Amino acid sequence: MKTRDKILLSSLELFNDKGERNITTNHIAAHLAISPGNLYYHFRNKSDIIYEIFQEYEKLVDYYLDIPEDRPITLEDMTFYLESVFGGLWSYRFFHRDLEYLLDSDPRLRQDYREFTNRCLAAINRIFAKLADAGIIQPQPEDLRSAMSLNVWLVITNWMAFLKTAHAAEEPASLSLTELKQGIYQVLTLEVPYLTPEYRERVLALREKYRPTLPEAQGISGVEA
Amino acid sequence: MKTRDKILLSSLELFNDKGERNITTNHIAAHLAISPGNLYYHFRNKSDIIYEIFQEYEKLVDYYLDIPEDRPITLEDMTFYLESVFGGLWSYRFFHRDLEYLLDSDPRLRQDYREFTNRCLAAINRIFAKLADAGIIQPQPEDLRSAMSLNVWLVITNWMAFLKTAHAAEEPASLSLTELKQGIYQVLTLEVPYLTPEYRERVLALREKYRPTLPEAQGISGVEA
DNA sequence: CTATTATTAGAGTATATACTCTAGGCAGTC
DNA sequence: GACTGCCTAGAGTATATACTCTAATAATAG
Repeated sequence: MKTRDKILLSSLELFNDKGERNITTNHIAAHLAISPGNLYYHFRNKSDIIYEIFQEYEKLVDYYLDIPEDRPITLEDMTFYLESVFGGLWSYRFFHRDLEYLLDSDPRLRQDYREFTNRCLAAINRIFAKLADAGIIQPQPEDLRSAMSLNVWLVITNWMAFLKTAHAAEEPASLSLTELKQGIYQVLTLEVPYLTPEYRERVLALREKYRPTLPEAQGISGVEA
Repeated sequence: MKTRDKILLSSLELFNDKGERNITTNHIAAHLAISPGNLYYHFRNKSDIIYEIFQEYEKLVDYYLDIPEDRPITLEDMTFYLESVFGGLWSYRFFHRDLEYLLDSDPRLRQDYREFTNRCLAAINRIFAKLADAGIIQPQPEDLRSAMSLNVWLVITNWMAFLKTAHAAEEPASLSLTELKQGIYQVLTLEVPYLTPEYRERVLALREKYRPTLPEAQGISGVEA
């Protein structure tokens, strides 16, 4: 594998693990056992590394959220979207963690991320529209659907942060795929009241599959209400 | 005003403005025209400043979210909760921006924040329960209500980040109270499908008051769906 | 083989950052 | 007026961080 690609890969790994803020270019070079000079031969600066990683992320999600024009969508499609998006979120999880700082330090990134957000919102919107077409959820007025889509986006993008912060001091690596997937449970919760009678049971059953199994691991078991 | 309090106040102001990551203790001292030595006479380190600011935040929100035991709650109560919480979020907005890093660097903060989250979730849960008691929303099974509460929390805590990131490169100070309040619109969107017929119109009217008036200012107008 | 280009090492640097240390001022009190 | 306790200034420091520079080594082309 080319050094350049190794740098991208290691950076992503280290960023995800420790947070971008805690990883310097020297750390990355040391982790790969190459010299700082070598790293800077391949990338002008740290921002460029991050920007390139973001573009991979963007491409991945765009690929997942390619909604078919020519056919109705199914429950299986919806499951695929959810699983894929949460998978992508996991693979590039460092990104949302330091999002504001990153956007502040790189105008290209800010611009691209803004457009990326808009594309995602549009995709969620279309998914809802097509779910209504398919008779899975009840059709809703345009403005309600937009607001719902935005809520879905907020839940998705904030789920990881919630997990990380609601956890006690245990090692951060304790985040499991199961917990991640509980985000899908939360998203499906948003759909529950809109389900049509024909599909209600099927979607509820799907949702059950993602229900938190060990509430005490999630850090919200002690809710004293 | 005592130097100690001035330090806390200036720190909060600078953190909110530029982000905790971009503000050093030297910046804070310079901004107050005091010496670094003076600052460190009052606080052992930067973490201690942040921790103390967090405790103020915590106290404020706890005060707002004190749900009455002895009487049903009203729509006015709910409005108050929403307005207050978003107001608090605004006053301490630096906090959620760098949350993960802050929790990683201060175990006290991690522990306290975790409990804080649980208290907030419990409060939201109780509000929902009492809204059902008051006949404003339809009663729901316990587990659905918990999942809804968590979604409300995710929307609230992520709203600010969304605004900041969905914005184009305009100066960050352009965030207005109006935009902030659109978060209330988003939260009320979550309640819409559960409203009882008796209250539906009133709540929808309330929600209308927070509807984005200038969609192009929000950065999601260009949704190409 | 040679000339050119791509890649790498590794020492080095300018700046920043969190924090320390010493000396002293100032207010009140006896 | 001197003592005491609180507060403040400001120079200074150890470490970190992003990045540079030079020289050397591979790889490749003619």
